Amino acid sequence: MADESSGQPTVRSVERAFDVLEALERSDAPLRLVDLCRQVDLHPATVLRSLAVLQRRGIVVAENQTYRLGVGVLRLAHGFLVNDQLSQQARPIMQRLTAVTGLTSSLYVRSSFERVLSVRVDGNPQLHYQVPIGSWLPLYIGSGKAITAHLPEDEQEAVIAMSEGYVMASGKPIDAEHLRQDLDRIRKEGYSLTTGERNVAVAAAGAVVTNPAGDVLGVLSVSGPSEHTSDERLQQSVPELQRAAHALSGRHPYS
Amino acid sequence: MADESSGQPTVRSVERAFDVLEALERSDAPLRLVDLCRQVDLHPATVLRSLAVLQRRGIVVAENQTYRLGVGVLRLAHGFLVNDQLSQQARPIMQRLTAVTGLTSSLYVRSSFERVLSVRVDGNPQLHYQVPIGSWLPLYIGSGKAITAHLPEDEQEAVIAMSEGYVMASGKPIDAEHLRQDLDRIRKEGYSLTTGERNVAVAAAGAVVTNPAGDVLGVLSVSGPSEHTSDERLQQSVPELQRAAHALSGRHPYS
DNA sequence: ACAACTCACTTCATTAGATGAAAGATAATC
DNA sequence: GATTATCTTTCATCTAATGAAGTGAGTTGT
Repeated sequence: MADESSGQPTVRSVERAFDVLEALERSDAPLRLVDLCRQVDLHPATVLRSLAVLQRRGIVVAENQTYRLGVGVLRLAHGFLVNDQLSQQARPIMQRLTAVTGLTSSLYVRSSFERVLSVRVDGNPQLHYQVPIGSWLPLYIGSGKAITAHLPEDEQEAVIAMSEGYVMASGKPIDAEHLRQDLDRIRKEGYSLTTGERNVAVAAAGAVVTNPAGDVLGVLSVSGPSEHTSDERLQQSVPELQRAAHALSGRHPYS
Repeated sequence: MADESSGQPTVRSVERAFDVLEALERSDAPLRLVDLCRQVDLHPATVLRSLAVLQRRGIVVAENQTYRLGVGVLRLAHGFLVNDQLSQQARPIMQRLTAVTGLTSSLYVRSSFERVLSVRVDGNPQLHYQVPIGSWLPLYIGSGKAITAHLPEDEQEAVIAMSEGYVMASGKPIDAEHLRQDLDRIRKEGYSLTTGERNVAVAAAGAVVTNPAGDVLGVLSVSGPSEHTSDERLQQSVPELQRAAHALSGRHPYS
Protein backbone atom coordinates (compact mmCIF):
# COMPACT_ATOMS: atom_id res chain seq x y z
CA MET A 1 0.00 0.00 0.00
CA ALA A 2 1.22 3.47 -0.81
CA ASP A 3 -1.71 5.53 0.40
CA GLU A 4 -1.31 7.91 3.25
CA SER A 5 -4.46 6.69 5.04
CA SER A 6 -6.21 9.80 3.68
CA GLY A 7 -7.12 8.51 0.25
CA GLN A 8 -4.52 10.62 -1.57
CA PRO A 9 -2.14 8.25 -3.28
CA THR A 10 1.55 8.91 -2.71
CA VAL A 11 5.05 7.53 -2.96
CA ARG A 12 6.98 8.02 0.21
CA SER A 13 10.45 8.26 -1.27
CA VAL A 14 9.30 10.78 -3.88
CA GLU A 15 7.59 12.80 -1.19
CA ARG A 16 10.84 12.81 0.76
CA ALA A 17 12.92 13.83 -2.24
CA PHE A 18 10.67 16.83 -2.72
CA ASP A 19 10.92 17.70 0.94
CA VAL A 20 14.66 17.93 0.38
CA LEU A 21 14.17 19.96 -2.78
CA GLU A 22 11.85 22.40 -1.07
CA ALA A 23 14.26 22.81 1.79
CA LEU A 24 16.84 23.93 -0.76
CA GLU A 25 14.26 26.17 -2.43
CA ARG A 26 13.55 27.94 0.84
CA SER A 27 17.15 28.36 1.88
CA ASP A 28 19.01 31.50 0.92
CA ALA A 29 22.39 29.83 1.23
CA PRO A 30 23.84 26.47 0.21
CA LEU A 31 23.07 23.75 2.75
CA ARG A 32 25.23 21.01 4.17
CA LEU A 33 24.02 17.45 4.46
CA VAL A 34 23.39 17.70 8.20
CA ASP A 35 21.42 20.90 7.76
CA LEU A 36 19.19 19.21 5.24
CA CYS A 37 18.83 16.15 7.44
CA ARG A 38 17.73 18.28 10.37
CA GLN A 39 15.27 20.27 8.29
CA VAL A 40 13.54 17.33 6.70
CA ASP A 41 14.12 14.97 9.61
CA LEU A 42 15.54 12.11 7.61
CA HIS A 43 18.50 9.79 7.82
CA PRO A 44 21.63 11.12 6.07
CA ALA A 45 21.81 8.09 3.83
CA THR A 46 18.27 8.73 2.64
CA VAL A 47 18.92 12.39 1.93
CA LEU A 48 22.14 11.55 0.15
CA ARG A 49 20.42 9.12 -2.17
CA SER A 50 17.77 11.67 -3.07
CA LEU A 51 20.43 14.28 -3.67
CA ALA A 52 22.29 11.92 -5.99
CA VAL A 53 19.23 11.66 -8.24
CA LEU A 54 18.63 15.40 -8.16
CA GLN A 55 22.26 16.10 -8.97
CA ARG A 56 22.34 13.80 -11.96
CA ARG A 57 19.39 15.75 -13.36
CA GLY A 58 20.93 19.17 -12.80
CA ILE A 59 18.19 20.11 -10.35
CA VAL A 60 20.76 20.33 -7.57
CA VAL A 61 24.46 21.07 -7.66
CA ALA A 62 27.03 20.20 -5.03
CA GLU A 63 29.92 22.42 -4.19
CA ASN A 64 32.47 21.26 -1.65
CA GLN A 65 29.96 19.45 0.48
CA THR A 66 27.15 21.92 0.24
CA TYR A 67 24.08 21.68 -1.92
CA ARG A 68 21.96 24.23 -3.75
CA LEU A 69 19.55 24.40 -6.66
CA GLY A 70 21.04 24.03 -10.14
CA VAL A 71 20.23 25.38 -13.60
CA GLY A 72 18.02 22.36 -14.20
CA VAL A 73 15.23 24.22 -12.45
CA LEU A 74 15.50 27.02 -15.01
CA ARG A 75 14.89 24.47 -17.74
CA LEU A 76 11.77 23.38 -15.89
CA ALA A 77 10.63 26.98 -15.64
CA HIS A 78 11.09 27.30 -19.36
CA GLY A 79 9.03 24.17 -19.89
CA PHE A 80 6.27 25.83 -17.93
CA LEU A 81 6.48 29.21 -19.62
CA VAL A 82 6.34 27.90 -23.18
CA ASN A 83 3.30 25.78 -22.39
CA ASP A 84 1.38 28.22 -20.28
CA GLN A 85 -1.22 29.85 -22.47
CA LEU A 86 -1.61 32.79 -20.15
CA SER A 87 2.10 33.63 -20.13
CA GLN A 88 2.37 33.13 -23.87
CA GLN A 89 -0.51 35.40 -24.68
CA ALA A 90 0.57 37.90 -22.08
CA ARG A 91 3.99 38.54 -23.56
CA PRO A 92 3.02 40.58 -26.65
CA ILE A 93 0.23 42.33 -24.79
CA MET A 94 2.63 43.34 -22.04
CA GLN A 95 5.28 44.50 -24.48
CA ARG A 96 2.71 46.81 -25.97
CA LEU A 97 1.55 47.93 -22.55
CA THR A 98 5.09 48.83 -21.57
CA ALA A 99 5.78 50.47 -24.91
CA VAL A 100 2.76 52.73 -24.46
CA THR A 101 3.07 53.54 -20.76
CA GLY A 102 6.83 53.36 -20.35
CA LEU A 103 6.25 51.43 -17.12
CA THR A 104 7.26 47.91 -16.14
CA SER A 105 4.51 45.35 -16.79
CA SER A 106 4.26 42.30 -14.56
CA LEU A 107 1.99 39.29 -14.66
CA TYR A 108 1.43 37.54 -11.35
CA VAL A 109 -0.36 34.19 -11.44
CA ARG A 110 -2.44 33.18 -8.49
CA SER A 111 -1.30 30.02 -6.77
CA SER A 112 -3.45 29.18 -3.76
CA PHE A 113 -2.93 32.11 -1.40
CA GLU A 114 0.04 33.65 -3.11
CA ARG A 115 0.85 35.20 -6.42
CA VAL A 116 3.89 34.21 -8.44
CA LEU A 117 5.61 36.44 -10.99
CA SER A 118 5.52 34.68 -14.34
CA VAL A 119 6.21 37.38 -16.94
CA ARG A 120 7.86 40.76 -16.66
CA VAL A 121 8.58 43.39 -19.30
CA ASP A 122 10.80 46.13 -17.98
CA GLY A 123 9.99 49.74 -18.57
CA ASN A 124 11.96 52.88 -18.44
CA PRO A 125 13.02 54.14 -15.93
CA GLN A 126 14.04 50.72 -14.65
CA LEU A 127 13.84 49.72 -11.07
CA HIS A 128 17.17 49.28 -9.43
CA TYR A 129 16.33 45.88 -8.01
CA GLN A 130 14.11 44.04 -10.37
CA VAL A 131 11.97 41.23 -9.04
CA PRO A 132 13.07 37.91 -10.56
CA ILE A 133 10.68 35.48 -12.24
CA GLY A 134 9.12 33.11 -9.73
CA SER A 135 9.01 35.61 -6.88
CA TRP A 136 5.98 35.01 -4.74
CA LEU A 137 4.10 37.65 -2.83
CA PRO A 138 1.01 37.70 -0.63
CA LEU A 139 -2.44 38.58 -1.93
CA TYR A 140 -3.08 41.31 0.64
CA ILE A 141 -0.38 43.68 -0.45
CA GLY A 142 0.17 45.87 -3.51
CA SER A 143 -1.40 44.64 -6.73
CA GLY A 144 -2.27 41.40 -4.98
CA LYS A 145 -5.34 43.21 -3.74
CA ALA A 146 -6.69 43.32 -7.29
CA ILE A 147 -6.78 39.52 -7.08
CA THR A 148 -8.28 39.39 -3.61
CA ALA A 149 -11.00 41.88 -4.47
CA HIS A 150 -12.40 39.49 -7.05
CA LEU A 151 -12.23 36.31 -4.97
CA PRO A 152 -15.30 34.65 -3.39
CA GLU A 153 -16.21 36.14 0.01
CA ASP A 154 -14.81 33.32 2.12
CA GLU A 155 -11.45 33.39 0.38
CA GLN A 156 -11.28 37.18 0.77
CA GLU A 157 -11.77 36.75 4.47
CA ALA A 158 -9.05 34.11 4.50
CA VAL A 159 -6.66 36.56 2.85
CA ILE A 160 -7.61 39.31 5.28
CA ALA A 161 -6.98 36.92 8.15
CA MET A 162 -3.52 36.17 6.77
CA SER A 163 -2.64 39.85 6.55
CA GLU A 164 -2.78 39.97 10.35
CA GLY A 165 0.57 41.08 11.65
CA TYR A 166 2.11 42.03 8.31
CA VAL A 167 4.07 45.26 8.53
CA MET A 168 4.21 47.36 5.40
CA ALA A 169 7.38 48.96 4.08
CA SER A 170 6.18 52.24 5.55
CA GLY A 171 6.42 50.66 8.99
CA LYS A 172 2.68 50.57 9.54
CA PRO A 173 0.88 47.28 10.09
CA ILE A 174 -2.07 46.33 7.91
CA ASP A 175 -5.45 47.28 9.29
CA ALA A 176 -8.18 44.75 8.44
CA GLU A 177 -10.91 47.37 8.19
CA HIS A 178 -8.84 49.60 5.98
CA LEU A 179 -7.99 46.61 3.79
CA ARG A 180 -11.69 45.77 3.38
CA GLN A 181 -12.36 49.31 2.22
CA ASP A 182 -9.49 49.07 -0.23
CA LEU A 183 -10.91 45.87 -1.64
CA ASP A 184 -14.35 47.45 -2.01
CA ARG A 185 -12.90 50.37 -3.88
CA ILE A 186 -10.83 48.12 -6.13
CA ARG A 187 -13.85 45.97 -6.97
CA LYS A 188 -15.87 49.09 -7.76
CA GLU A 189 -13.27 50.96 -9.80
CA GLY A 190 -11.70 47.92 -11.38
CA TYR A 191 -8.07 48.50 -10.49
CA SER A 192 -5.69 48.77 -7.56
CA LEU A 193 -3.31 51.62 -6.98
CA THR A 194 -0.64 51.25 -4.34
CA THR A 195 2.56 53.04 -3.41
CA GLY A 196 5.36 51.65 -1.31
CA GLU A 197 3.38 48.96 0.47
CA ARG A 198 5.84 46.14 0.10
CA ASN A 199 8.79 48.14 -1.10
CA VAL A 200 8.93 51.89 -0.49
CA ALA A 201 10.58 52.39 -3.84
CA VAL A 202 7.75 50.95 -5.95
CA ALA A 203 4.42 52.35 -7.07
CA ALA A 204 2.02 50.15 -9.01
CA ALA A 205 -1.41 49.84 -10.54
CA GLY A 206 -3.00 46.42 -10.98
CA ALA A 207 -5.98 44.93 -12.81
CA VAL A 208 -7.36 41.45 -12.33
CA VAL A 209 -7.03 38.79 -15.00
CA THR A 210 -9.70 36.11 -15.24
CA ASN A 211 -10.65 33.34 -17.62
CA PRO A 212 -13.76 33.83 -19.77
CA ALA A 213 -15.79 32.06 -17.10
CA GLY A 214 -14.74 34.75 -14.64
CA ASP A 215 -12.44 32.73 -12.38
CA VAL A 216 -9.52 34.79 -11.10
CA LEU A 217 -6.22 33.74 -12.67
CA GLY A 218 -3.93 36.53 -11.54
CA VAL A 219 -3.14 40.19 -11.85
CA LEU A 220 -1.52 42.34 -14.49
CA SER A 221 0.30 45.39 -13.20
CA VAL A 222 2.27 48.41 -14.31
CA SER A 223 4.87 49.78 -11.96
CA GLY A 224 7.78 52.15 -11.64
CA PRO A 225 10.14 53.62 -9.09
CA SER A 226 8.04 55.75 -6.75
CA GLU A 227 10.15 58.91 -7.11
CA HIS A 228 9.53 58.98 -10.83
CA THR A 229 6.07 57.50 -10.86
CA SER A 230 3.43 59.84 -9.54
CA ASP A 231 -0.10 58.74 -8.85
CA GLU A 232 -1.16 60.82 -11.83
CA ARG A 233 1.19 58.97 -14.14
CA LEU A 234 -0.16 55.64 -12.91
CA GLN A 235 -3.73 56.90 -13.25
CA GLN A 236 -3.05 57.84 -16.84
CA SER A 237 -1.87 54.31 -17.53
CA VAL A 238 -4.92 52.68 -15.99
CA PRO A 239 -7.13 52.65 -19.11
CA GLU A 240 -4.39 50.99 -21.14
CA LEU A 241 -3.74 48.57 -18.27
CA GLN A 242 -7.39 47.64 -18.08
CA ARG A 243 -7.59 47.17 -21.82
CA ALA A 244 -4.60 44.81 -21.64
CA ALA A 245 -5.99 42.89 -18.66
CA HIS A 246 -9.30 42.57 -20.42
CA ALA A 247 -7.73 41.33 -23.63
CA LEU A 248 -5.81 38.76 -21.61
CA SER A 249 -8.94 37.67 -19.77
CA GLY A 250 -10.91 36.78 -22.84
CA ARG A 251 -8.71 34.38 -24.66
CA HIS A 252 -8.00 31.07 -23.06
CA PRO A 253 -10.30 28.07 -22.95
CA TYR A 254 -9.95 27.30 -19.27
CA SER A 255 -7.52 26.80 -16.41
CA MET B 1 19.94 -2.20 -2.04
CA ALA B 2 19.27 0.95 -3.94
CA ASP B 3 22.40 1.17 -6.05
CA GLU B 4 22.18 0.88 -9.78
CA SER B 5 25.06 -1.59 -10.01
CA SER B 6 27.28 1.32 -11.12
CA GLY B 7 28.15 2.70 -7.73
CA GLN B 8 25.93 5.76 -8.12
CA PRO B 9 23.36 5.61 -5.35
CA THR B 10 19.78 6.12 -6.42
CA VAL B 11 16.16 5.74 -5.45
CA ARG B 12 14.14 4.07 -8.12
CA SER B 13 10.79 5.68 -7.42
CA VAL B 14 12.37 9.16 -7.31
CA GLU B 15 14.16 8.44 -10.55
CA ARG B 16 10.84 7.47 -12.10
CA ALA B 17 9.06 10.55 -10.81
CA PHE B 18 11.68 12.71 -12.48
CA ASP B 19 11.34 10.75 -15.69
CA VAL B 20 7.70 11.76 -15.64
CA LEU B 21 8.59 15.34 -14.82
CA GLU B 22 11.10 15.56 -17.64
CA ALA B 23 8.60 14.11 -20.08
CA LEU B 24 6.32 17.01 -19.19
CA GLU B 25 9.22 19.44 -19.46
CA ARG B 26 9.99 18.30 -22.99
CA SER B 27 6.42 18.28 -24.20
CA ASP B 28 4.99 21.38 -25.81
CA ALA B 29 1.45 20.40 -25.02
CA PRO B 30 -0.34 18.92 -22.01
CA LEU B 31 -0.05 15.14 -21.83
CA ARG B 32 -2.60 12.49 -20.98
CA LEU B 33 -1.86 9.67 -18.60
CA VAL B 34 -1.42 7.11 -21.40
CA ASP B 35 0.97 9.41 -23.27
CA LEU B 36 3.10 9.73 -20.17
CA CYS B 37 2.96 6.00 -19.55
CA ARG B 38 4.16 5.28 -23.05
CA GLN B 39 6.94 7.84 -22.89
CA VAL B 40 8.39 6.71 -19.58
CA ASP B 41 7.37 3.07 -19.99
CA LEU B 42 5.72 2.67 -16.62
CA HIS B 43 2.49 1.26 -15.29
CA PRO B 44 -0.36 3.81 -15.16
CA ALA B 45 -0.79 3.29 -11.43
CA THR B 46 2.86 4.15 -10.88
CA VAL B 47 2.69 7.29 -13.00
CA LEU B 48 -0.50 8.35 -11.31
CA ARG B 49 1.03 8.07 -7.86
CA SER B 50 4.02 10.17 -8.90
CA LEU B 51 1.72 12.74 -10.47
CA ALA B 52 -0.26 12.95 -7.25
CA VAL B 53 2.85 13.98 -5.34
CA LEU B 54 3.89 16.47 -8.01
CA GLN B 55 0.42 17.98 -8.11
CA ARG B 56 0.22 18.49 -4.39
CA ARG B 57 3.47 20.47 -4.63
CA GLY B 58 2.30 22.64 -7.51
CA ILE B 59 5.01 21.24 -9.78
CA VAL B 60 2.37 19.75 -12.02
CA VAL B 61 -1.22 20.78 -12.66
CA ALA B 62 -3.99 18.63 -14.02
CA GLU B 63 -6.66 19.94 -16.32
CA ASN B 64 -9.43 17.62 -17.41
CA GLN B 65 -7.27 14.57 -17.54
CA THR B 66 -4.18 16.14 -18.98
CA TYR B 67 -1.05 17.13 -17.14
CA ARG B 68 1.45 19.95 -17.55
CA LEU B 69 4.00 21.80 -15.46
CA GLY B 70 2.66 24.16 -12.81
CA VAL B 71 3.77 27.43 -11.27
CA GLY B 72 5.65 25.48 -8.64
CA VAL B 73 8.55 25.24 -11.06
CA LEU B 74 8.72 29.03 -11.22
CA ARG B 75 9.16 29.09 -7.47
CA LEU B 76 12.04 26.68 -7.86
CA ALA B 77 13.58 28.89 -10.53
CA HIS B 78 13.32 31.80 -8.13
CA GLY B 79 15.04 29.73 -5.46
CA PHE B 80 17.88 29.21 -7.88
CA LEU B 81 18.12 32.80 -9.07
CA VAL B 82 18.28 34.37 -5.62
CA ASN B 83 21.02 31.98 -4.54
CA ASP B 84 23.11 31.99 -7.65
CA GLN B 85 25.98 34.37 -7.13
CA LEU B 86 26.59 34.79 -10.82
CA SER B 87 22.99 35.77 -11.60
CA GLN B 88 22.85 38.06 -8.59
CA GLN B 89 26.00 39.92 -9.48
CA ALA B 90 25.07 40.00 -13.13
CA ARG B 91 21.81 41.86 -12.66
CA PRO B 92 23.13 45.35 -11.84
CA ILE B 93 26.01 44.98 -14.28
CA MET B 94 23.62 44.04 -17.05
CA GLN B 95 21.21 46.85 -16.24
CA ARG B 96 24.08 49.24 -16.68
CA LEU B 97 25.20 47.52 -19.86
CA THR B 98 21.74 47.85 -21.34
CA ALA B 99 21.38 51.43 -20.13
CA VAL B 100 24.61 52.39 -21.90
CA THR B 101 24.22 50.39 -25.10
CA GLY B 102 20.45 50.39 -25.44
CA LEU B 103 20.67 46.70 -26.38
CA THR B 104 19.25 43.64 -24.67
CA SER B 105 21.73 41.99 -22.29
CA SER B 106 21.55 38.25 -21.73
CA LEU B 107 23.47 35.94 -19.45
CA TYR B 108 23.70 32.33 -20.54
CA VAL B 109 25.09 29.84 -18.06
CA ARG B 110 26.93 26.84 -19.37
CA SER B 111 25.36 23.51 -18.43
CA SER B 112 27.27 20.58 -19.89
CA PHE B 113 26.98 21.08 -23.66
CA GLU B 114 24.28 23.66 -23.65
CA ARG B 115 23.80 27.17 -22.40
CA VAL B 116 20.75 28.20 -20.40
CA LEU B 117 19.41 31.75 -20.23
CA SER B 118 19.45 32.85 -16.61
CA VAL B 119 19.18 36.65 -16.68
CA ARG B 120 17.90 39.03 -19.31
CA VAL B 121 17.59 42.81 -19.31
CA ASP B 122 15.60 44.06 -22.27
CA GLY B 123 16.83 46.94 -24.32
CA ASN B 124 15.20 49.26 -26.74
CA PRO B 125 14.17 48.50 -29.45
CA GLN B 126 12.74 45.32 -28.03
CA LEU B 127 12.65 42.07 -29.88
CA HIS B 128 9.22 40.98 -30.87
CA TYR B 129 9.63 37.49 -29.48
CA GLN B 130 11.77 37.61 -26.41
CA VAL B 131 13.52 34.46 -25.26
CA PRO B 132 12.15 33.30 -21.92
CA ILE B 133 14.32 32.51 -18.90
CA GLY B 134 15.50 28.90 -18.94
CA SER B 135 15.75 28.65 -22.72
CA TRP B 136 18.60 26.39 -23.70
CA LEU B 137 20.68 26.74 -26.82
CA PRO B 138 23.65 24.89 -28.30
CA LEU B 139 27.23 26.06 -27.84
CA TYR B 140 28.06 26.11 -31.55
CA ILE B 141 25.68 28.85 -32.54
CA GLY B 142 25.51 32.61 -31.92
CA SER B 143 27.06 33.82 -28.70
CA GLY B 144 27.50 30.21 -27.64
CA LYS B 145 30.71 30.30 -29.65
CA ALA B 146 32.21 32.71 -27.13
CA ILE B 147 31.87 29.86 -24.62
CA THR B 148 33.21 27.19 -26.93
CA ALA B 149 36.23 29.25 -27.95
CA HIS B 150 37.46 29.21 -24.36
CA LEU B 151 36.86 25.54 -23.62
CA PRO B 152 39.66 22.93 -23.45
CA GLU B 153 40.59 21.54 -26.89
CA ASP B 154 38.78 18.21 -26.49
CA GLU B 155 35.54 19.84 -25.44
CA GLN B 156 35.76 22.25 -28.36
CA GLU B 157 36.03 19.30 -30.71
CA ALA B 158 33.05 17.70 -29.00
CA VAL B 159 31.01 20.85 -29.63
CA ILE B 160 32.14 20.99 -33.25
CA ALA B 161 31.13 17.36 -33.68
CA MET B 162 27.68 18.15 -32.31
CA SER B 163 27.23 21.01 -34.75
CA GLU B 164 27.22 18.43 -37.56
CA GLY B 165 23.94 18.67 -39.40
CA TYR B 166 22.65 21.83 -37.76
CA VAL B 167 21.04 24.17 -40.26
CA MET B 168 21.26 27.87 -39.50
CA ALA B 169 18.34 30.26 -39.80
CA SER B 170 19.82 31.40 -43.12
CA GLY B 171 19.26 27.90 -44.49
CA LYS B 172 22.96 27.08 -44.65
CA PRO B 173 24.36 24.17 -42.65
CA ILE B 174 27.28 24.70 -40.28
CA ASP B 175 30.69 24.05 -41.79
CA ALA B 176 33.16 22.57 -39.31
CA GLU B 177 36.18 24.30 -40.83
CA HIS B 178 34.45 27.65 -40.90
CA LEU B 179 33.39 27.15 -37.30
CA ARG B 180 36.99 26.45 -36.25
CA GLN B 181 38.09 29.70 -37.86
CA ASP B 182 35.31 31.54 -36.07
CA LEU B 183 36.45 30.12 -32.75
CA ASP B 184 40.06 31.13 -33.44
CA ARG B 185 38.99 34.66 -34.23
CA ILE B 186 36.79 34.86 -31.12
CA ARG B 187 39.60 33.61 -28.90
CA LYS B 188 41.98 36.15 -30.41
CA GLU B 189 39.70 39.18 -30.38
CA GLY B 190 37.87 38.31 -27.19
CA TYR B 191 34.28 38.47 -28.40
CA SER B 192 31.82 36.86 -30.80
CA LEU B 193 29.74 38.72 -33.32
CA THR B 194 26.92 36.91 -35.06
CA THR B 195 23.90 37.86 -37.12
CA GLY B 196 20.87 35.72 -37.77
CA GLU B 197 22.47 32.35 -37.05
CA ARG B 198 19.75 30.88 -34.95
CA ASN B 199 17.08 33.45 -35.61
CA VAL B 200 17.32 35.69 -38.67
CA ALA B 201 15.88 38.58 -36.71
CA VAL B 202 18.64 38.72 -34.08
CA ALA B 203 22.15 40.13 -34.11
CA ALA B 204 24.37 39.67 -31.08
CA ALA B 205 27.83 40.16 -29.60
CA GLY B 206 29.05 37.86 -26.85
CA ALA B 207 31.92 37.80 -24.36
CA VAL B 208 32.89 34.85 -22.21
CA VAL B 209 32.40 34.86 -18.43
CA THR B 210 34.76 32.85 -16.27
CA ASN B 211 35.50 32.45 -12.59
CA PRO B 212 38.73 33.96 -11.26
CA ALA B 213 40.44 30.62 -11.83
CA GLY B 214 39.60 30.90 -15.52
CA ASP B 215 36.98 28.16 -15.82
CA VAL B 216 34.27 29.03 -18.30
CA LEU B 217 30.93 29.75 -16.60
CA GLY B 218 28.91 31.18 -19.46
CA VAL B 219 28.54 34.06 -21.84
CA LEU B 220 27.29 37.60 -21.54
CA SER B 221 25.75 39.05 -24.67
CA VAL B 222 24.17 42.18 -26.09
CA SER B 223 21.63 41.77 -28.84
CA GLY B 224 18.99 43.53 -30.85
CA PRO B 225 16.68 43.07 -33.81
CA SER B 226 18.91 42.70 -36.86
CA GLU B 227 17.17 45.41 -38.92
CA HIS B 228 17.94 48.01 -36.29
CA THR B 229 21.22 46.61 -35.07
CA SER B 230 24.04 47.06 -37.52
CA ASP B 231 27.41 45.42 -37.09
CA GLU B 232 28.81 48.87 -36.35
CA ARG B 233 26.38 49.41 -33.54
CA LEU B 234 27.31 46.05 -32.03
CA GLN B 235 31.00 46.82 -32.52
CA GLN B 236 30.58 50.06 -30.63
CA SER B 237 29.06 48.15 -27.73
CA VAL B 238 31.85 45.61 -27.55
CA PRO B 239 34.20 47.52 -25.21
CA GLU B 240 31.37 48.06 -22.73
CA LEU B 241 30.33 44.43 -23.11
CA GLN B 242 33.86 43.24 -22.42
CA ARG B 243 34.17 45.49 -19.42
CA ALA B 244 30.93 44.01 -18.04
CA ALA B 245 31.98 40.43 -18.77
CA HIS B 246 35.30 41.07 -17.12
CA ALA B 247 33.75 42.62 -14.05
CA LEU B 248 31.48 39.59 -13.78
CA SER B 249 34.37 37.19 -14.18
CA GLY B 250 36.37 38.47 -11.27
CA ARG B 251 34.03 38.28 -8.38
CA HIS B 252 32.87 34.89 -7.24
CA PRO B 253 34.78 32.47 -5.07
CA TYR B 254 34.15 29.34 -7.13
CA SER B 255 31.50 27.34 -8.97
C1' DA C 1 50.42 15.91 19.33
C1' DC C 2 46.70 13.37 20.62
C1' DA C 3 42.00 12.89 21.88
C1' DA C 4 37.38 14.03 21.14
C1' DC C 5 34.52 15.86 18.57
C1' DT C 6 31.44 16.65 13.97
C1' DC C 7 30.29 15.59 9.53
C1' DA C 8 30.29 13.06 4.88
C1' DC C 9 29.63 9.02 2.88
C1' DT C 10 29.23 3.57 2.36
C1' DT C 11 27.58 -1.04 3.37
C1' DC C 12 24.14 -4.38 4.17
C1' DA C 13 20.32 -7.13 6.57
C1' DT C 14 15.53 -6.28 7.51
C1' DT C 15 10.95 -5.43 6.43
C1' DA C 16 8.19 -1.47 5.12
C1' DG C 17 6.10 -0.05 1.30
C1' DA C 18 6.36 0.45 -3.93
C1' DT C 19 4.70 -2.12 -7.43
C1' DG C 20 1.61 -3.94 -11.22
C1' DA C 21 -2.22 -7.29 -12.25
C1' DA C 22 -6.76 -7.19 -12.27
C1' DA C 23 -11.13 -5.26 -11.79
C1' DG C 24 -14.23 -1.28 -11.48
C1' DA C 25 -15.60 3.31 -13.08
C1' DT C 26 -15.96 6.72 -16.47
C1' DA C 27 -15.86 8.75 -20.81
C1' DA C 28 -15.66 8.63 -25.85
C1' DT C 29 -16.96 6.30 -30.29
C1' DC C 30 -19.64 3.77 -33.40
C1' DG D 1 -26.63 0.55 -26.36
C1' DA D 2 -22.71 -1.91 -27.17
C1' DT D 3 -17.78 -1.44 -27.73
C1' DT D 4 -13.53 0.51 -27.04
C1' DA D 5 -10.23 3.38 -24.80
C1' DT D 6 -8.68 5.55 -20.91
C1' DC D 7 -8.66 6.70 -15.97
C1' DT D 8 -8.60 5.13 -11.19
C1' DT D 9 -8.68 2.01 -7.15
C1' DT D 10 -7.67 -2.21 -4.64
C1' DC D 11 -4.64 -5.59 -2.83
C1' DA D 12 -1.26 -9.60 -2.46
C1' DT D 13 3.57 -10.15 -3.65
C1' DC D 14 8.29 -9.47 -3.25
C1' DT D 15 11.38 -5.75 -4.74
C1' DA D 16 13.97 -2.18 -3.22
C1' DA D 17 13.96 1.77 0.22
C1' DT D 18 15.51 2.19 4.61
C1' DG D 19 18.50 3.29 8.72
C1' DA D 20 21.89 1.17 12.05
C1' DA D 21 26.43 0.68 12.22
C1' DG D 22 30.85 1.58 10.59
C1' DT D 23 34.75 4.04 7.95
C1' DG D 24 37.30 7.87 7.07
C1' DA D 25 38.31 12.71 6.73
C1' DG D 26 38.45 17.08 8.71
C1' DT D 27 38.20 20.29 12.81
C1' DT D 28 38.61 21.87 17.46
C1' DG D 29 40.39 21.80 21.93
C1' DT D 30 43.82 20.90 25.58
